Amino acid sequence: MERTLTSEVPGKIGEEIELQGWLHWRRDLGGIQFILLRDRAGIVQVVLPGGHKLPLPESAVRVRGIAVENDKAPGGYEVQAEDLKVLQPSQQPTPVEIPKEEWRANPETLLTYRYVTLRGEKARAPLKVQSALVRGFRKYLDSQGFTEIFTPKLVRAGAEGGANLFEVDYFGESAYLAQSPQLYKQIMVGVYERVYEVAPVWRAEEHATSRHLNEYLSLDVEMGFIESDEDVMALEEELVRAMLEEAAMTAGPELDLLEVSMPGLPREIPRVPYSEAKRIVKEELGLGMGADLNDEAERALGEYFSERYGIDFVFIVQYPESVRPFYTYPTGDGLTRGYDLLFRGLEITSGGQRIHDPAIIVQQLEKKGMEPERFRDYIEVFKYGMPPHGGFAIGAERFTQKLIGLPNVRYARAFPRDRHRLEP
RNA sequence: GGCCCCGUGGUGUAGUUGGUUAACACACCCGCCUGUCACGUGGGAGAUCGCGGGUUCGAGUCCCGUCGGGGCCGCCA
Repeated sequence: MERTLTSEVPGKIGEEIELQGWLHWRRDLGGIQFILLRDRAGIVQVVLPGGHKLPLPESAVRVRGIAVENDKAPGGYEVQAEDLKVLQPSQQPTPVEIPKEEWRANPETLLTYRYVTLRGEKARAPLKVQSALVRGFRKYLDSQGFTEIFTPKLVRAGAEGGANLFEVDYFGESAYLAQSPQLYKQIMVGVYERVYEVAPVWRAEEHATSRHLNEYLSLDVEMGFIESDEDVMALEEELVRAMLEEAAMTAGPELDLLEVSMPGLPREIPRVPYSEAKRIVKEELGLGMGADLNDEAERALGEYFSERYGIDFVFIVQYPESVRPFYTYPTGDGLTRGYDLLFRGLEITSGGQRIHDPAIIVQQLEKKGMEPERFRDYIEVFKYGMPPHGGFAIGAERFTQKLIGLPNVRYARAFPRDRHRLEP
């Protein structure tokens, strides 16, 4: 018999159907037994006549029965079956009760047992939304003439020369886990003009915050033959719109379950110069701050634009050279064509126009007190007609976190890697 | 890296002027129960109270150390 998904049950009232999934929960009244069967599409109640030895929750099961409407059933319908077949039993009780995990367990406990707690409806939903966002990312960029690339994750040196690299042994030599595909995507602009990559990156930073991961999914974009960073932002605007639309269209049940309010995305996201952002933070919001916009300032800016204009996205543009990487395009006045995208007060993107003239790269390296000789391989790449180009990277988990309103970015990754977590 | 907080059955908690069988709920096991939906109900098993040391007649409780974990900040996406 062909399998029916739980979500298709209402459309098959009166028919005999077969369901396969996990025993979500059981209520055994003796002469009548109820089980909730969960599959990839949802949950439906199955009623059995009494007398069965019901397997433990999370057992994989199959039932055949009649789909019926019933006011007494959750959702108004259920499946009446005579028997159930255990495809593979759960061999021990789950560490936390899956249907009740949200209010029976601490968040940290849920991460420890993630291999099974991920099965909870509210645990699995964010990753489904994220999957849709990434699909939207790919679909939109494919439609705009971009080519998906796959760059090495084992590298000899960091893209940004930072110290936050994980060192690995490479046949006796030192290698590192890539902290960014930056250089490679720039090289590939010289090949395909427009490229993107969906891949993990690693940052060996010993922070412990609700928005950091040591391994995260970077949605990288780079494009050639641009006039300025404005072209990059214009693309990102449409890209973000497409990602949200894909999520709304294909992850509707999950967004409903998580009670997500879709963000306010205006036709054009405001471009706020860095100096103006600092002025707002200082004068209008009365916050003190250091050289860069700190986290508190970004949150405050997010609220400022959300409350005043009802928009959840803001570009901060014209960052000063001092707070951007060396490859950021300078405009000669101490500022750059580097920008950040804030989403609900959190930086989800860093981007901008890059330097395409190797002489200027050397000049900027020296200005930052970095040794150009150490970046010889990087500079070499730009000696063969590199067009004006720029790009950005979106932190997939952060985007997901802010869209859904997750308290911690870890829940936007199936198996988060943080300072203390290398398992599961 | 800085500051603050927390470790008690599988899970969530109670137990602090130190006192003898460490309590409760859920889960699990054995019964009863034909419309449950956090099912109900009777019984049962399950914890050397993170670890080590100290104080004391006596430590889950006080002290020291250690390990593990969490939050915020710095920095980043």
